[in-house]
Amino acid sequence: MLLSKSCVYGLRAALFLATRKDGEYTPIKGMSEKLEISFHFLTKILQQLTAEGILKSYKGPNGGVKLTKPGHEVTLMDIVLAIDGPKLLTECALGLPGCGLKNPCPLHDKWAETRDSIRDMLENTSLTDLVRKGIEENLRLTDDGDFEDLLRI
Amino acid sequence: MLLSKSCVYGLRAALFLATRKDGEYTPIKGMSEKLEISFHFLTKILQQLTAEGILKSYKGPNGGVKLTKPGHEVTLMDIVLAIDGPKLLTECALGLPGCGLKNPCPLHDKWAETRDSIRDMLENTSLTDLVRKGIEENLRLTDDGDFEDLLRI
DNA sequence: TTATTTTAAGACAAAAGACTCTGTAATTAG
DNA sequence: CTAATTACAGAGTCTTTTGTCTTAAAATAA
Ligand code: SF4
Ligand code: SF4
Repeated sequence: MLLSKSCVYGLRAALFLATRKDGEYTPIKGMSEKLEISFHFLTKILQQLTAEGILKSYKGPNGGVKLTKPGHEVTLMDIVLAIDGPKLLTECALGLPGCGLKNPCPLHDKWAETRDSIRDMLENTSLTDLVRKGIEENLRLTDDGDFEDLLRI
Repeated sequence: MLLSKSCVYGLRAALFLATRKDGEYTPIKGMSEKLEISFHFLTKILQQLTAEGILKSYKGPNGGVKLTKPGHEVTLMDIVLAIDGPKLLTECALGLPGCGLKNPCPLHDKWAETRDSIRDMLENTSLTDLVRKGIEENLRLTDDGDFEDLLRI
């Protein structure tokens, strides 16, 4: 897999948070139930995002987490970097030793192209982009629910 | 990582075999030393390739493994499919549940493009292509050796 | 035949990734 | 103040991947 499972879960959660009203803290428990992700595991992942400054958290009743910035200012790349780190952009698909720009194999150019295409996609897509499209086309974040569901909570 | 480590090792070994003379069996032991891959681990990987018909093997003195077909008829995709299976081509990068062609997220088109580009690259590159380029531009298959080395053995 | 060289097969071990559990600290409501 | 609710922290478990080891089977050579 291109992205780790943690990373995909983090993306799902971030999308979920982008559907909530600004300023409101959303408890992780409810999120984990809606998204069908283990509560403790999701907690751990969101702690990373909090540590990276992508989320703000608040303890106690009415506490939870929320996006630090509005959804249209958060790109998928922000989440991926926070959870999986930069290896996606730096590592080569084949990973033949001793090669690279100075000494490329025949795949190098094509792979650089592919990698750039992935990077562009992640950098140029914001959470809000996905939420909007999700609502328009009824994309699900879970197996059974839909976006309408999420907005109604 | 896009490809598993086993798969990368398999590709390295297949490239190595594509440098050898047709018809000669190459012992895995020597290969593992040249490529700096654990002998037993490499054996296991090459057994898969043998089971898939990509390699032929022969036991006993002067035995070893060799490519079933000439190097220019073996694509990188052949190796990848044999070791990592088709999930690279079927799985989505994000893996959001419940979506797909019928119900695409905004990434779907771009991702399909990316995936096609990876597939084309793997399908249209033969072992011989890489070996030729490797010789021309002195690509290494190991940290210290070079292609000249391999050809001299 | 006997010793040697080689792959085949499968059990075993270590490391990494994915997930769980238990307890603690902060915050609020009553 | 007390009890409830929430995130935080870290240890612990399960699974998959990666890698090691041992033994068997096939082939050859002497
Ligand atoms: S030359 Fe480039 S594409 Fe080819 S193996 Fe090296 S880093 Fe990867
Ligand atoms: S719509 Fe396509 S690209 Fe988007 S998450 Fe689903 S399968 Fe992946």
